[in-house]
Amino acid sequence: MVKVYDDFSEINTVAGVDVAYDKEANELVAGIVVIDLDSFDVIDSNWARAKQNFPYVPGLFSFRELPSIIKCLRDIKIAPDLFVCDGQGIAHPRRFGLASHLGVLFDIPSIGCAKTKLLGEFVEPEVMRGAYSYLFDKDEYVGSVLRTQSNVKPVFVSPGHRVSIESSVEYVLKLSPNYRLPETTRMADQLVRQQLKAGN
DNA sequence: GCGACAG
DNA sequence: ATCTTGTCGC
Repeated sequence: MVKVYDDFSEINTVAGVDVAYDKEANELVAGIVVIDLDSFDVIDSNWARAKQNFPYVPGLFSFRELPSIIKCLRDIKIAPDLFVCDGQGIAHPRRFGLASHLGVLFDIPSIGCAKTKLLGEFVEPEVMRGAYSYLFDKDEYVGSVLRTQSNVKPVFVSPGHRVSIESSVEYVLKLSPNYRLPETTRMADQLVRQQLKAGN
């Protein structure tokens, strides 16, 4: 099952994962970009399409998005040390969001970084970059609400697999020096959008 | 019954 | 997610 504590030696490469929906083709387009954590250089990337065989249902996100992601991962040559997903980790009704699902599937540490929350209560974090508060469901801490940029809406960070809440915050912060979302997420998003625009 | 609800 | 103008807040 999901391990919500640090269980990794060192993180040198991080993979950003993002999926977009092609309404015309009724297909999901996944994009993955693997970067070197120190230089932010892209060292591998790929994209893939998959038919939408499952609708968008809050809480069942994985069933809709994973097929395309798995297909995309098939041709990634450099296995990343960490996955950063556009979605939730354990901040999920079953404590098993997209990031958790992907992490367990490949047994690779993973973090969920979402733009909005699926569930949980929290107090607004301070306005400076780096400030964060905890997200809790009932009496259980399931993630954090992190300010990646000063005076900008915070992001919802939650452990996926083999990463603690504190480390999740640390890595997302490190990956978001200039924008609200992690560079990995932005790069994966760009890759996907580029393919859609090109009609691929 | 009412509100909330990752992308 | 995606479609899109004017509008609100700092």
